[in-house]
Amino acid sequence: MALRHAVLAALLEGEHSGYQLAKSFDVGMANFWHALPQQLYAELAKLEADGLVAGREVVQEARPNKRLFTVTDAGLTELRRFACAPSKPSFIRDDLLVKVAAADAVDPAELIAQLEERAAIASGKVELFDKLMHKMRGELDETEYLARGAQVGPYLTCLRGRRFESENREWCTETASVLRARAGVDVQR
Amino acid sequence: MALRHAVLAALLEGEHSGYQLAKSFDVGMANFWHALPQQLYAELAKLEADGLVAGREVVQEARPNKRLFTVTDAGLTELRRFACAPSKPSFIRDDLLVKVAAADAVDPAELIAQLEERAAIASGKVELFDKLMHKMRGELDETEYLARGAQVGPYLTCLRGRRFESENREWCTETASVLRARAGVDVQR
DNA sequence: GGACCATAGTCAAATTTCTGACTAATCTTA
DNA sequence: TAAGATTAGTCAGAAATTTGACTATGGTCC
Repeated sequence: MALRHAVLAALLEGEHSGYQLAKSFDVGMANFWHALPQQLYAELAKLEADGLVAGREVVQEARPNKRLFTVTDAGLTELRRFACAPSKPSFIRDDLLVKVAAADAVDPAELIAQLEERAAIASGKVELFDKLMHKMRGELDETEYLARGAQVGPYLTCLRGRRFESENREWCTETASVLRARAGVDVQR
Repeated sequence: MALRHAVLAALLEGEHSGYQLAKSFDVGMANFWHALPQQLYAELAKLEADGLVAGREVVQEARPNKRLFTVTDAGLTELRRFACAPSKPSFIRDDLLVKVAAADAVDPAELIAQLEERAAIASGKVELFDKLMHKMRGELDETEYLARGAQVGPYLTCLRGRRFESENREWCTETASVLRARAGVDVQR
């Protein structure tokens, strides 16, 4: 029951089509809420049926037509209600962490390779966040933007995403080092 | 299709009952895989049916009887196969982040209160991880343990959990500060 | 002495999420 | 000039996850 609120929050930044939302939920938004395009289209349909968003058809020449959605007053009210409700604790779900938990029983070389691959991906995401945030704040520097800028919400969540990925990269690199050092060395088993 | 691998990884640390696993998945394990007791009991039944874990009945006096599970050779093989398969990218899912994303449209006071509450929870988790890791490594210091200790897998994932929570606490505190500073101040809207 | 917490589970149903395919036009690249 | 990527969606079915019960016994708190 909370993908809807993530969608409402995303639409606060302005009109979006389902397709554009799907992109958002693959980059910025994905850092605290992941969803597939099918889910988003379905959720938008429900939100519209419930009157929380309003869609308008946009006819295009060179592209298929699209529907752009906006949050309605009822949607805003719902979002405010949600903001006051108790939050469920967050959770990560990560295949790679499961593999590391099993590190003592699986092939270290493979694990190291995957950790390094993940570190590289995390690096890429850090850069992506930096670009995104730079674009958001325009000429203002971060302190200025946080103090007086419009729409700090998405900026603050990007900061969180950036930290998460940066830390992820570090941990992956360090963990790979630990495993590499242990490989071939005498260890208590 | 991956709760099973999380369960297998958890059982590598030794025999556990469904009930004990449920506890694990509420603390240490929960930092990279969250699951309710019902799921665990169901998954253990499936794993046993597939021959990946073996259960044995333990009759108790003062407590209800229980079944302790161990990973079988087939289970180990499956875990190794899983470790070599490509990892799906991790995802966070967090109500509170959704609320912060909507920060520009919701009640700041409520959001600040929730951020501070979350910071306190994160603080508690950091301490919990410190205790857990201290217990795991015994007399050895961290560097020693990582180099030569038995079962580094769970220790490494705890390190990740600790970092995550520590960073979470910082971000929550800083974000609350930003929102508090903006409340009442003239802001571009 | 009653209320509640911990141990140790089980069951059914609703909801959410994921997998995989399918349409259809245009724009880009080799 | 053919293949593939991009835009913009839709549909059905399978799998996973959550919600909300319910059974028992023993110990602890007040």
